[in-house]
Amino acid sequence: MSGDCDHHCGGHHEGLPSCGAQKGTRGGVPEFAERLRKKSRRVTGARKSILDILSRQSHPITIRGIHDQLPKGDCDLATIYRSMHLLEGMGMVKRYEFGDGQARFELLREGDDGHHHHLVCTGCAVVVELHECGMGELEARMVLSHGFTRVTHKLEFFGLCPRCQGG
Amino acid sequence: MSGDCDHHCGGHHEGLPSCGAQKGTRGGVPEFAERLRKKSRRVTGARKSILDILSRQSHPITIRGIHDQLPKGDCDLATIYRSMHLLEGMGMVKRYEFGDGQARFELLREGDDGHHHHLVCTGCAVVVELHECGMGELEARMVLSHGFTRVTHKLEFFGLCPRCQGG
DNA sequence: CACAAGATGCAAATGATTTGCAATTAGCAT
DNA sequence: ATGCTAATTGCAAATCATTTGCATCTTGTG
Repeated sequence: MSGDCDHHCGGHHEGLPSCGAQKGTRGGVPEFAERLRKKSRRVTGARKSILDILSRQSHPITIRGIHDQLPKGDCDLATIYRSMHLLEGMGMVKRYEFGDGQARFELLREGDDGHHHHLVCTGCAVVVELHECGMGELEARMVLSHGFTRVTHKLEFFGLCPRCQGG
Repeated sequence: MSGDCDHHCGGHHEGLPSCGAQKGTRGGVPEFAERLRKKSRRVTGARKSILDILSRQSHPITIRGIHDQLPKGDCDLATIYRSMHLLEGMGMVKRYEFGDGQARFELLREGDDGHHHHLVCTGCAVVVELHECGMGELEARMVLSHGFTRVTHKLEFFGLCPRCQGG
């Protein structure tokens, strides 16, 4: 199928907005292609397109969001779902859930553990990326006090952004 | 030191286990009936049963979990879904999402803001309730630095409980 | 260039949650 | 008690996000 990547940020969708600001600078797609090959996974047109789209997002994007940005019927929804599982399993994307029933994904660069959180506006759904998190010690305390290991956490913030504070 | 988990539910249940341990002591149902009346909502048999079941849980429970605990076909699933929306809207229950696609609910006593989090075992799904959270200042900083108001957060921890650490 | 392991498209299947609608019921007035 | 009306419920059908079966097509390799 096609194989080219040439999508421009498509305007506004009602879901969570994701206008603008390229995030990853250099076209990281080849970097990911390499990672795929190393695990004997194929670098297909669909995956390239998906990675390409992911690489130009500044916020987590939904499966449907990805699909909508792909030229016409370039790639089936099922394929995107399958790809996201694969990429997630390979640690190339991270899954987020903002509580609206749809999973959202963000690309993870090599060596990036992607550990950060989001501040989501409950009014317009704008997303702000947060990079501080001081959860480390709390997590550690939990390990000790409850005997759990491999403790991770999911943390997201919700509130009203300046624009939605009407009045 | 200690590695005690207060739970010891076999693991037969598929979903998240909810070992007995009554939580709210006194039958709080009448308290809730009162709250319902105050908002001109009816105290129906279905609601009483649901509140009763919720009141005897020690961890968040799913809709299906509630349904399974109701005598035979005592109350329709749709009714439980509708009730949970109502109760959530009235601040009588709090919704949690542990990432497995099903919502879970916990009853909130009068004056209880229900602010706490959970430590969920990724192996057997045992749930430990956590009551510390030190997110307050982080939240406040967020308000200031991004101009958001009414900021809240969702925070859940995941890890392997002592029993599931075998191997 | 042939091949087998992988991938993909399409349609049908799941699973959780919602909704339309007619039948029932709780809470208040009579 | 009895009646009345709005709130509720059961049931079935509808949504929605996500999965999966399967036949067909591709990629990476020899």
